[in-house]
Amino acid sequence: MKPMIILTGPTAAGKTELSIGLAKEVNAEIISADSMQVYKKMDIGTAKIRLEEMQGVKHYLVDELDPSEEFHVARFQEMAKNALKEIYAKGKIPLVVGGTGFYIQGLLYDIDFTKEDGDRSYREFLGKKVKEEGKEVLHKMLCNVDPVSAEKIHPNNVKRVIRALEFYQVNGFPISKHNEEEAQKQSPYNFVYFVLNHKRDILYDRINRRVDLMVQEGLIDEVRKLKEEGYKKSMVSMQGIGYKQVFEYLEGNMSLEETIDIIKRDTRHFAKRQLTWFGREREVTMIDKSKFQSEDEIFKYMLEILKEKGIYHG
RNA sequence: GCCCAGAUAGCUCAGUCGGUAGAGCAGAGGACUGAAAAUCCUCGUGUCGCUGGUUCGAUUCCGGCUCUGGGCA
Repeated sequence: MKPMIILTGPTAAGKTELSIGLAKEVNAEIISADSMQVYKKMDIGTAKIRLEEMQGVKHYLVDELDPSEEFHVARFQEMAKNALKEIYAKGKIPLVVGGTGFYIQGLLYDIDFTKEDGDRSYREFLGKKVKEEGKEVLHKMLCNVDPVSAEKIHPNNVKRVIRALEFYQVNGFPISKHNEEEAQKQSPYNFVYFVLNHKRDILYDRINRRVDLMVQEGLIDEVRKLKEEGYKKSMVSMQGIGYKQVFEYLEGNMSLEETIDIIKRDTRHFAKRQLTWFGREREVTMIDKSKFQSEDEIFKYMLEILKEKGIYHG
């Protein structure tokens, strides 16, 4: 089995700082598993690593797309797999770094994202239907074609209901069946899945301070520029935390102070959701930073685990 | 100094025609398999400022006190 190292955790946990040292030590190249850092022109708000911070370690999936483009798991998986090929060809180890748990799962377990032609008309049709007839109608439609999903998905979760209906429409069988099969999969990689974490109050404090720093570094201007260049707040890229709130500010709907507070709050909520995700992922190695004396100790601990797995032979 | 309005959950406030109270936000927990930094679900007992009085019973009515706004001097 090919080796793979994953380094993840909630936002502001300190993944990026650790990643470079680790990559150098084990001779790895980094694949970013981050739904926002793929976008060009979005640097400050995504806390993207700077070129000089990379210290020569090659990064994949950073700065690859224009903010007007759509990005999603299937595309991530495709791009990441290409990166994997390149890395293995060089005899190096892939280090997957980033906070988008869903993407990591898709790559790690090689979930099958069946090829869909990208035709959005049915999705749009359903979107119109909810507006006109209400969410219950959609949910009832789902009950008819895929009662198992209908049972699992709350009627208010319109996005999910739509996706389930869309899946049935293009593939001809229920998404619940697909999910059930994919959930059984074993990873084809010899991997270690590190989840970096802090005590809750420390993490929240780091988040708050980081948002202040982003504003100091020019987050508002970054978003203003994007807005002036014609990027719309409806785009996937502009759904990113920081971006959507500053859009509201620039349109005069919020004061600056309020905007900053909301960004902090939404980031905290996000971190919590990430933690829930990683908490139920199987086969993870939790690293609670408060249990270590120093970064150096964390580093040693990680290397030890990698040795046990036969990924690192230092 | 006087007049008025407040004082209720961590915050903003609602409410109880007298039978010990509830929303939003914060916070906590959870779901998630082609929007995932997205989307969605669940969770609310707190000396109702303090102190006397009326009452079977007061957070609710009355008096005093303290504090916070605002106004008049």
